[in-house]
Amino acid sequence: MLMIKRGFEPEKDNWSLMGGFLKQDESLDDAAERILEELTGLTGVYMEQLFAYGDVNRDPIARTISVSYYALIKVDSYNKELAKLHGAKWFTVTQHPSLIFDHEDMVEKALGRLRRRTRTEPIGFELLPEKFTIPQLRSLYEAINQTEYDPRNFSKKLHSMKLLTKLDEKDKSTSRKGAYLYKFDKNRYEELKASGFNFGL
Amino acid sequence: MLMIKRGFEPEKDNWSLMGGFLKQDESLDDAAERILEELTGLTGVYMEQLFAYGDVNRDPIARTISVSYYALIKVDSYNKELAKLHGAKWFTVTQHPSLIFDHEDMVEKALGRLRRRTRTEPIGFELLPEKFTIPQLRSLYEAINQTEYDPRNFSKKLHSMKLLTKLDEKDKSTSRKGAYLYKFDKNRYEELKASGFNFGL
DNA sequence: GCAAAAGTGTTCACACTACACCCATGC
DNA sequence: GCATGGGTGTAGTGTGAACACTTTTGC
Repeated sequence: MLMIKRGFEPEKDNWSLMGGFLKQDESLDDAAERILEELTGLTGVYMEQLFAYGDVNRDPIARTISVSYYALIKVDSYNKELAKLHGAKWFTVTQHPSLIFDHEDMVEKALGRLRRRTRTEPIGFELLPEKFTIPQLRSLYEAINQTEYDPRNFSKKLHSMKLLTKLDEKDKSTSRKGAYLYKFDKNRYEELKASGFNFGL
Repeated sequence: MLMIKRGFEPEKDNWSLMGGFLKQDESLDDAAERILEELTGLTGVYMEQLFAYGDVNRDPIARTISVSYYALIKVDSYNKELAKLHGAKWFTVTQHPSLIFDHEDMVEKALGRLRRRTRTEPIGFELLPEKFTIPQLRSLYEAINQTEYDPRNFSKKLHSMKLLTKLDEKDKSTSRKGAYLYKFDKNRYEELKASGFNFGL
């Protein structure tokens, strides 16, 4: 997860999720996209509204309603200069500094939503580069769901969906043998979705 | 679903979901409960936040952010006087007049959420009286999920969960033979939930 | 006695789980 | 040649789906 050191009071210099204020002429979705772009330079990434927070005293200075969103970002494809400028830093979900206000709850909700989503939609692919290996995909799902998958069962199920196109390339960065690279077959996915389909890994 | 005839412009006299304005000193949850009580007299019912709507022109008169909630109400246990006073009326989900603004989308989201919830939590019981029969429960789930369940499989699964307490009473209002009444065993449910449990019907 | 809904058991297919060995390669 | 991670098949088990007949009782 990408977090920032808050630049103003209250809670200045403590860790926080990235956020900003809604403008008069923009929708909630637009605001979320704008704020993500300002901090990471990214556009067009997977993003979803989570929950509206409205407790009266959640911000000690002013009455504030926050609408939380979560986005899925490929770790290596954001603008590091922008992130540095805002004091942003990556942490693992299992080990991160404590967060201000109710942001901890936002993280909980985001994780829960992400886990449920991965059971019905193949959004895991949003977090991987265009070409990826099966072991990469597997360890991503293991991180999301904090569990381990049997390599044989995992690839069996994956192949039975026929959602991946095998390439003639190998990724040799993690083993001597090398693992085949695959691409996500978007057309095939649209077909399957249209005919009512469940993506459970 | 319970809908009201809107009493003010814009869209005066058209059908709408019930709504109201957030006060300075109340949380979103508090506001939702207050508004439900004002219109139906009900308190302490199952209620859940759904989604925040923030498109710039969704209300043609003023910039408005709406946070939608859905509640589960036992059809026969609300205050009919209050409802009448506000011009409220019940409709079935499959046949209702068209709704103002983005309220149609709110209904879609509520239905989707309700369907997903019934797979992991026994919230269907929130919609039934304290004592109910298996056929009643079954037809409720058939209405929620717009499908039909095999009576044998349905009650088999239900009994295997051991969440219901069979009473020595019968409900004879729908058949000559009469159907046994059951109660939901809340203690048993808490036990099961604590030990990680999935309620799929 | 008949109509109408309630109640109940068995079989089959498929999906999920568990599990162990060979392969390719760089060093 | 050996260490390291990648890749694959099978057998057993449990869960979900399909399916038909008997029971009760008010009229």
